[in-house]
Amino acid sequence: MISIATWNINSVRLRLPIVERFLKEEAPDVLCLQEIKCQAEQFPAKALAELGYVHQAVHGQKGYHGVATVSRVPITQIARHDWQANGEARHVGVEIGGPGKGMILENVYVPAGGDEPDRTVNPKFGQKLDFLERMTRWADAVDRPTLIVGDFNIAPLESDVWSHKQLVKVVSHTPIECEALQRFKDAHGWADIGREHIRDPQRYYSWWSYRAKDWQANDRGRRLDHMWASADLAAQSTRHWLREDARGWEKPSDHIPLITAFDL
DNA sequence: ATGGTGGGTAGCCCA
Repeated sequence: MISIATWNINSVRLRLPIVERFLKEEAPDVLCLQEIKCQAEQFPAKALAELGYVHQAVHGQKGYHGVATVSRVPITQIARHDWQANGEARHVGVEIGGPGKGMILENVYVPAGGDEPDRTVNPKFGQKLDFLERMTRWADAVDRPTLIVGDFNIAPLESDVWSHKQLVKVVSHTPIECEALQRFKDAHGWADIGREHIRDPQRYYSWWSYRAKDWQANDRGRRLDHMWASADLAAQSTRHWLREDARGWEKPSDHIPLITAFDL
């Protein structure tokens, strides 16, 4: 049995207390963080090691983005892809279970893409689409049991958002992005673990805006965070759950943690 | 139709 979690933490230094709370309460074997918003040398390595997460792969950047994978079981960092070709720290890949064995775990933070879903007026939206296209070409060549997790910044299904009609022109849920994500999905035949366990059209959100007066009352959520796996690996996932309560913790991230357990 | 909040940084960018 191995459990793996993913969480866009929106500054790991500011939110170290809730990361520690999550690790103590949920105790996943591996935690993938996105938006750590710090350089590797500023990462709270010691605090997390003291909780048992002594194996760490950090791809940091000053002020923005940044991802980190911390683990209680040995991991080996094997890749840091730059699918935007602009130097931003949005990926770290590790191997779990020894060289050539076990699984590959890819931790990714897809660009948000700005406000306007049109690359001719909004370069950031173009960068998001380009990132997805490069990631798709990479996925074509994936030939080992792989789990890719993180903040994809896309809610592909109608049931992944609080209102399909009101969000269909809003970046994160536009057809052009959902189609790009579908091409990525088809490139390797990824299984959407989240939706295998919490099936469409059940409510499933992982993010609620800070801008809402009361995130819980309005419940205007979106499923932006995902855990997708190679088919054989997905078949070994026994449980998948969310810590929605973490959105209500003190000084919360706007995202919640997702956890999947595998029987390997 | 608009602006709402939050983090990091440095005299705004990003989400």
